[in-house]
Amino acid sequence: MGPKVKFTKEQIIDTAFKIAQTEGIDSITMRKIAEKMGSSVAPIYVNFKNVDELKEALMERIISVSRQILKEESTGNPFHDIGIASLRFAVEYSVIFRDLVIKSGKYMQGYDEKMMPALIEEMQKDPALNGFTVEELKTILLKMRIFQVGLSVLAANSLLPKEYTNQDMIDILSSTADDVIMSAKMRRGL
Amino acid sequence: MGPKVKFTKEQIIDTAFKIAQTEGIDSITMRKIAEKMGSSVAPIYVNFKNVDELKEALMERIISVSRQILKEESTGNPFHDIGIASLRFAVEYSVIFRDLVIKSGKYMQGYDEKMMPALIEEMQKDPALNGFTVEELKTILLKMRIFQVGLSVLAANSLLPKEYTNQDMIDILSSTADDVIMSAKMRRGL
DNA sequence: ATTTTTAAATAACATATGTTATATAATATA
DNA sequence: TATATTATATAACATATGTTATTTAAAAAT
Repeated sequence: MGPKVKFTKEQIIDTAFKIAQTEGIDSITMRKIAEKMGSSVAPIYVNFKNVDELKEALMERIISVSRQILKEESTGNPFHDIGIASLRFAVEYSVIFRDLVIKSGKYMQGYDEKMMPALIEEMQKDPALNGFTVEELKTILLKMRIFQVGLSVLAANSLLPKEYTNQDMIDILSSTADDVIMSAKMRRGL
Repeated sequence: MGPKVKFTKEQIIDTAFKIAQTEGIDSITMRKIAEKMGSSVAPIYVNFKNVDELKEALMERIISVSRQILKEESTGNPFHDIGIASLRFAVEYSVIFRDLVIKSGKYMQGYDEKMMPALIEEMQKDPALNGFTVEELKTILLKMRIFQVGLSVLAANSLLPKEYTNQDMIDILSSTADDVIMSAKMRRGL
C-alpha cells in the first residue's frame, strides 16, 4: 500500500558516490543528491536518519569498491596485488582517493597493522624472498608500502610525467620492488 | 589620526595558519579567525577584500614556510635536501600537508616540471651518480620523488610503524636511495 | 468506489557563513 | 579643546545547508 518507491537507498548512495568522485566528499549535500536524482530531499530522509548516516553508507560503498578491485587484481600474491589494486583505485577514483588520504582516520588507520603480519607470512612463502629474516622482510614491505602510496598519490594528482601510462606505473612499482629486494640481498652478502 | 591598529594583516594570516594546521584549511571562517584574535570580523575585511583573498595570502604564507624549511635543510645537494625538507614539512605541518595533497592544483602542480631539469643537472655533478645517462638519472629521480611523497604522506597521517622517529624516516629515505642507485648500477653492469 | 497507507513534494525553520552598512570610540590634527 | 579621521564593533542581510512538519497523491485494501 502506498505509491511505488521511486528512489532506492542504492540509488541514493550511487548518486552520492558520483558527486564524491567529481566534486569531493565534502561537496555532497542532501539537496544536491536530490537534484541529481530528480527528487526532493524527502526520499533521502526516508532512507537515512541524517547526512552522517548517508556518508557512513557511502564509506562502506567506497570500501566495497576497493575490495572489488582487489578481488579483480588477485593473483595469489597479496604483497603484489595490494599494490596494484591500490594504484588502480587511485587512478580510477582519484578524487575520492585524495579525500581518503585526508580522512584517513578510519579507512587507512589500522589497515597497516592488520595487514602486516599476513603479508609477512605471505612473503615468507615467496621463493624470491628466501633467506631473509622477518626484520628484513618488514623493511622491504615498509619500503614498498611507502613507494606504492607515493605512486598512488602522484597518480591521483596527475603529477607523474606526461604520457605516463598505467603500465608504466606498474612497471616502476615492480622495478623498485626489484631494487629494494636486490639491495637487501647485497647487504646480507647473498 | 584614528585609533591604533590592533589587528595587523600578519596577525590575521598567523591566526588563519594556526586554524589551518589544527582544523584544516576548509575550516577557516572569518568569524573563527576573529574570535581567535579577540576581535570582530571588521579588521579582517579591512585587510582583505574577501575570504578568497585571505586564503590566497595564507597559501603564500604556507609556501614561504616550506621555502624556509628548505633553506634550513640546504646542504648543497638539492636532490637530497628537497626530500628532507618536504618530509619535515609533512611532519611539522601535517594537517596542512594533507590539505595540500588535495588542493595540489597550484602548489604541487608544475613544481615537478620546473624542478626536474635543475635536479638532473645537480645529479650529474654528483660523483656517486657518475656514468648514468640522463634517462637513467630521470628514472632514479622519479623513483625517489615517489618514495619521498609516499613517506611524507604516511608520516603526515601517522601511518608509519609506532615509535618511528624522524631519524628513522631520514634513514629509510637514504637507504632506499642507495637501493635505487645501486640497482641502477647493477643493471648497467658497473 | 471509498478508505487507508505511505512515498514524495513542499515549505518552513534553524544554523552557519560571507558580506556589508552603520555606529562607536580612540587618536591625531587644527 | 574641538574636530576630523578611521580602526573596530555591531547588527543586519543574503545564501547555503541540515532537518522537519505538513501536504499531496498514488497504490493497495476494503
